Amino acid sequence: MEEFSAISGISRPTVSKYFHNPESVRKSTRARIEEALERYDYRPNIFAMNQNRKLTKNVGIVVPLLSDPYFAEIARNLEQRCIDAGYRPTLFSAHGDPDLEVEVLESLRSLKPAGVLLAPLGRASHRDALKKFCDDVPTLIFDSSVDELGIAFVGSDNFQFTSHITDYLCRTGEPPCFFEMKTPANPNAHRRRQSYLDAMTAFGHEPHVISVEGEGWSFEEIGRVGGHQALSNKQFPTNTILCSNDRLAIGLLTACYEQGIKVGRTPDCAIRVAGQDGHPHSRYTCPPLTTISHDYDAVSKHAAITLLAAIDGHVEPWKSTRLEGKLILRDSA
Amino acid sequence: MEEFSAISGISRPTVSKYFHNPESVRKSTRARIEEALERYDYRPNIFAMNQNRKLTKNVGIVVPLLSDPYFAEIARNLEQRCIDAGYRPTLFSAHGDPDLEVEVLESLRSLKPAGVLLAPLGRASHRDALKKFCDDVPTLIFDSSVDELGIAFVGSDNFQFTSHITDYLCRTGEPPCFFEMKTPANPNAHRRRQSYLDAMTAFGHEPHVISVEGEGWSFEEIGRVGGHQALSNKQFPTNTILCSNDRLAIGLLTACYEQGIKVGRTPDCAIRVAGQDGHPHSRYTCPPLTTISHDYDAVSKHAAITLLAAIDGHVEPWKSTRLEGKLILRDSA
DNA sequence: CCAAATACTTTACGCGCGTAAATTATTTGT
DNA sequence: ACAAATAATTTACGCGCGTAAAGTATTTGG
Repeated sequence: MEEFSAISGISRPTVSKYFHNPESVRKSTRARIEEALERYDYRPNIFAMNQNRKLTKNVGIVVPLLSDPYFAEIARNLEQRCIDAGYRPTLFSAHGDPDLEVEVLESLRSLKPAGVLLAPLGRASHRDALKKFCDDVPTLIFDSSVDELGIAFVGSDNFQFTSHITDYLCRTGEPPCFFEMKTPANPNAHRRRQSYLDAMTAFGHEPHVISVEGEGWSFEEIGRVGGHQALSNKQFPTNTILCSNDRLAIGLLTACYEQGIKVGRTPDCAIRVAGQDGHPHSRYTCPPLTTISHDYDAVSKHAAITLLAAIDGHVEPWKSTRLEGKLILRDSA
Repeated sequence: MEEFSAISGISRPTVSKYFHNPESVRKSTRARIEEALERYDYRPNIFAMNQNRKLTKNVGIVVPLLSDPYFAEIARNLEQRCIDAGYRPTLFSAHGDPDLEVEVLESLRSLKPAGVLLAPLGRASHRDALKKFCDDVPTLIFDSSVDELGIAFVGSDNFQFTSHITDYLCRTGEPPCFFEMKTPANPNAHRRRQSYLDAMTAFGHEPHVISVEGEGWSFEEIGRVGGHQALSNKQFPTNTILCSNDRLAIGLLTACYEQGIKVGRTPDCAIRVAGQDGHPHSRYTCPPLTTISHDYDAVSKHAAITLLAAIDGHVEPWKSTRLEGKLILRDSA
């Protein structure tokens, strides 16, 4: 920057000011800097910039598992919103590992972020480490809530999700049983099970929950293997299966296919399968998956706006916002 | 660090040395530092660390599209290998946008990376910007090659991919036609088409290429829409369709389902569909997709090893390594 | 026990930039 | 044209650490 300021004929502090905000310098100097910029393509070092700044424009985005297109999609959405608001997002994934999650947060500190958008791993997260981080850095929790951490929580209304799609399934055929992982990684899963139980009771039907074994994040495989077992053992008491999430449903669809069981809502089909999440892939399963979708746009918009407002000093008491999902009617149920 | 060194009773330079490599200090001082570390959980600022270091341990990983599980998977694999080798990987995605790709590389410079693993967007990439970057930073190109940039290229042998699966399809049924995007984003697509043409000629069959319209990275949708058109217009001259990649095949499977066309290799099926890539999702389509898979492990291993060797000074002339794929036999073809 | 080797401490400077304070130059309003 | 307002410059220090050099303490080998 020293060299560049000499070349442009403008003092270094003014050049520094220019890069912070080009509008903050006189038009004539801006022109001189930009003219010099064309001859010498200089760019300030982002990390040195943030070294001694009171308020950085850095925003950290942390998701539990980037190889899940759901998180990849919502992360991309959040990134774009941050950029549009003039912030510099950096994306991190915990890769499903609680230790790595803590590690990521620690290295995030070095970035001196103005704020962080964090989707915790959930059940497996190291609570105390998360809390410590949230105490130091303005953090908005999204997707799955952990206690009342951070400045706010934004996610989907899992109770509405499950009761709504359960309602739909009951109205259009046999009441559904509920297909889930025995030890889900995500706390939302518990809400969904509870909501299923509540909804079934409210509608006057008897609930049935089929919980399958399986650890980790390979939900499709867990759904497939668990599906095979449940199908073979005739554990599904009705012809309609509501899955705790879309990835599990995708695995179950595969199991059905492999057993020659036709899935769909037409009379020639043996069972109906529905998912929950509106996973990017759910449109392309065979049959396309009926599901209840997160309002990706609304969740990420609300999350970004809330965090950026907090960064700008609009402090408000902790608040949980849960947005409704939209039923997506396709052919699987 | 100053404060912490005072607390631990060890001088700051020694503490600095400790964090660079704990083994490099005497056992007794190490013990004192680690004891102090338990009372005061201090962690050095990663970005300040790299500020004045000759050789950093940073490695940048850049992929064209993180929401594609294929790239997410290979990126995770690469990350792990870098960590295991004692490096600090940072992941970036160009989100399918050539301008963002350049932007990402620019901000990567600030990280002063020891090296970069770059999977370029391909056709759309800004060649000159990539070249400039590769001239300054040791960069290994993977997945899709752009000129002879960087220190080396590591990817899959697309010619082997397509000729191998074409061979398989010819041996087991009608010779395949080839289903692809008219203007593919990725240069590998051209190799695959050419390889298909070559292979068919070599086997004594007439090749047929069906190119569908569509821009961008929504391959499944492009495959689905293009598939519908091709099916309706009876453009598939044989009952066997080899798709240029798995995502296109997934979309085509959906189109087939929506038209009531049964896909598979049994006599009751109307057509066979095969993909290429070994996409993480290909196992769970209905029917599960026969495909030829990248050797994820071998590619990422070779890429990481080659880059890290180059970082360690093992300079070799530019070299292209293309690894063979493995045929994955499933039910779709 | 002593000399050599090794590890540590002190001191000092550098990385690439932000930023505050005091001066000086330029623009603006009238 | 002149004072007031605004913008740029100069100077200086700071961020959180790496690292080199010279000196001091500790360990090692015989």
